[in-house]
Amino acid sequence: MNDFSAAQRSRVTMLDVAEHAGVSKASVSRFIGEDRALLSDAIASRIEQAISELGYRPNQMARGLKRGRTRLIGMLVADIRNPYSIAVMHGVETACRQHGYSLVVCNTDRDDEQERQHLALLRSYNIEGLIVNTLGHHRDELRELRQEMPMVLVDRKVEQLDSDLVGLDNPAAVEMAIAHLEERGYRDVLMVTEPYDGTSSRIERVSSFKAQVAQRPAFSGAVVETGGDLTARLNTFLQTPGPGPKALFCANGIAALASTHSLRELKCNLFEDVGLIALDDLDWYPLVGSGITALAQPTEEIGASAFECLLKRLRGDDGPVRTLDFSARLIVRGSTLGNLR
Amino acid sequence: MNDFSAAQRSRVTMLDVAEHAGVSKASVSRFIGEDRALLSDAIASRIEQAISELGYRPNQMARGLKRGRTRLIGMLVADIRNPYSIAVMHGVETACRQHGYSLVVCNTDRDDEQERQHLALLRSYNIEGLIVNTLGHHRDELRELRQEMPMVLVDRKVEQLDSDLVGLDNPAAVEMAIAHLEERGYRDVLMVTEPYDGTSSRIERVSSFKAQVAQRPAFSGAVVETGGDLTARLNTFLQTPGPGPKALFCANGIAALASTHSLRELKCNLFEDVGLIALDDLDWYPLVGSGITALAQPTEEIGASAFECLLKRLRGDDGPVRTLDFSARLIVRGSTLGNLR
DNA sequence: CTGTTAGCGCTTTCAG
DNA sequence: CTGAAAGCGCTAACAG
Repeated sequence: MNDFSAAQRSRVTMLDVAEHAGVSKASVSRFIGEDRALLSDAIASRIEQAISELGYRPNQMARGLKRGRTRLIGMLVADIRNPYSIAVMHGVETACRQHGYSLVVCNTDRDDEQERQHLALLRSYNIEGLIVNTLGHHRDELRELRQEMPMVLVDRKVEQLDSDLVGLDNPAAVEMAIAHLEERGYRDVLMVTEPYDGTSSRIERVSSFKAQVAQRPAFSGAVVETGGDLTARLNTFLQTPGPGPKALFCANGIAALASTHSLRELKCNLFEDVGLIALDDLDWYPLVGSGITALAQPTEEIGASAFECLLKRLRGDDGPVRTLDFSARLIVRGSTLGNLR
Repeated sequence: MNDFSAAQRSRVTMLDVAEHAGVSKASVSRFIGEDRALLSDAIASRIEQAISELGYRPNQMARGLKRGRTRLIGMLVADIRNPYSIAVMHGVETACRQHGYSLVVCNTDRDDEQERQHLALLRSYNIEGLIVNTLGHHRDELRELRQEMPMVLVDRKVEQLDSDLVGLDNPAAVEMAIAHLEERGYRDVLMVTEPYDGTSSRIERVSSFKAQVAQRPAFSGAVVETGGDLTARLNTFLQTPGPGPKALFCANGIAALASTHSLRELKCNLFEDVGLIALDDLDWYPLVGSGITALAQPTEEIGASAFECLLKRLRGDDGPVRTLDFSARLIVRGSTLGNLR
């Protein structure tokens, strides 16, 4: 039996420092806390030395227990293997660290039960705030938590949860995409989206798409979901005569991956038979065919603002709920050159 | 000023439950702990009811403080935007959850100072074990931590740190790659790796490569690092006559991404002018050119075993340090068809 | 089986 | 400016 538990117990504690420096625990506490100003130089430097000689590290658990401030932020992510989530999370984490907070990330794998468990978990660790990027079923748990701590939603809205929201200006992004396709001469557009599951951003993108298409009489637009039959559906789309040059509009990176797979299966000539524009900008977009045109989201920024939003609330801001919409940036590559057939 | 702090304080505590159920705190503690067997049915059910009526959630911070067991595992990741790390982390997290542990992930962004900070942080939260996937500079800090808790290294060894290690059988993987290239008729191979920074797996792959090449007289092999001049170097490689058909061997996903970019810049005909095999298997490999042949790592498994390793140690296993080497799996795609010129 | 009693490591009044 | 003392929420002997 190894004795890690013994090691754990034997860690140097505030009392050790106090004794070593010949002062009281209170002074040590003041030293490591915000109240260093209240200490005489003599005592402060004795403590400083004792700390470094002993290699003392304050125990955050204990601090948190007493003060109710753990300096911990929780983040609930639906799918950690989605590059968008990773990028946002990276932004959040960076911002956290800059402000002395740490991030506990929980991946729900799109599973409701895991969402519930993780919610309970985060709460039990006394996190101070929560960033949510999931479907937010378990509305009750979430609302309960919302009472206890500030919360900010990322990318997807949760019904009946009055919480700040940061994400993409979806209507504007979709319009940008459609306008670009139109300008390049495409007239027959198929939007590819992951299956409807209530994700608000997904819904917004699709409805904006429909609205945009409706405004353009010369345009034809339809929507399909990714899934087993995507290839067949794309094939139908490609075979069916339409009002003009065809293009795909992929609603996110996952859809772009699936669509490109299908197009290849169909032996499609990328991207001369069909155009393609995708939301999100993944690092491999330039590599396939003539390159995939993208609408990049400022993911890093989105993450950072999510944290800053939280921080404001933590600092006492009690204003009305805010929504932060960022703009997408168009990156034109070969997939929308438009020189079709 | 909102009153989250008040909310935090007002959370229902064990004492509330005890009073509500008319029992002692100790009984409640037994109920939520492992000692439920010691309670009479009558009391147990009273407590159970009180808990659900009050919506009580044990405070892990407090439990951790008292017991020295936080049920927290830390993971230090060098680059969270590397798909390999994500996949491993996903494996770790899944395993953690299955055993009632939670994972705190710290991303160092390949930055030594951040590594140091995060190490201090993890320690201050009393994590019970650590999974390390970084360069492990700050050896002193690491070794100190190693005294206090079990640790397992993933993918990269750290000098003078006697710790379990789980990763890929690099020599075998490299041999598999070279054998495959040879079989497909390639004779002139350039290995592309990220810059040398002491990463052990990187070093192993390169030295195995050199060893493999040395064993094959008909073979020519060289090594380049990714970086600003990669395109130029690849160009030189392609222009310089060699012993036969040329191929690239990318030592990981990042190198594969960079190399493919460069090949495109060079207007290379993917992959008829040059073959390509890459370690790691990323989701977009099938999409570029005729598809990139890959040596897939069992990342999910690697993550899971890393955690299981840790768990064994946590449970008291004090045996000698172990090394777990997983095997890569060859996935042949168009980039090594070999029908060159 | 159950309650009482000390703390875990730290912060925070409240008196000097 | 500094220290003593009282907990934060929970667990773990130790007695009943």
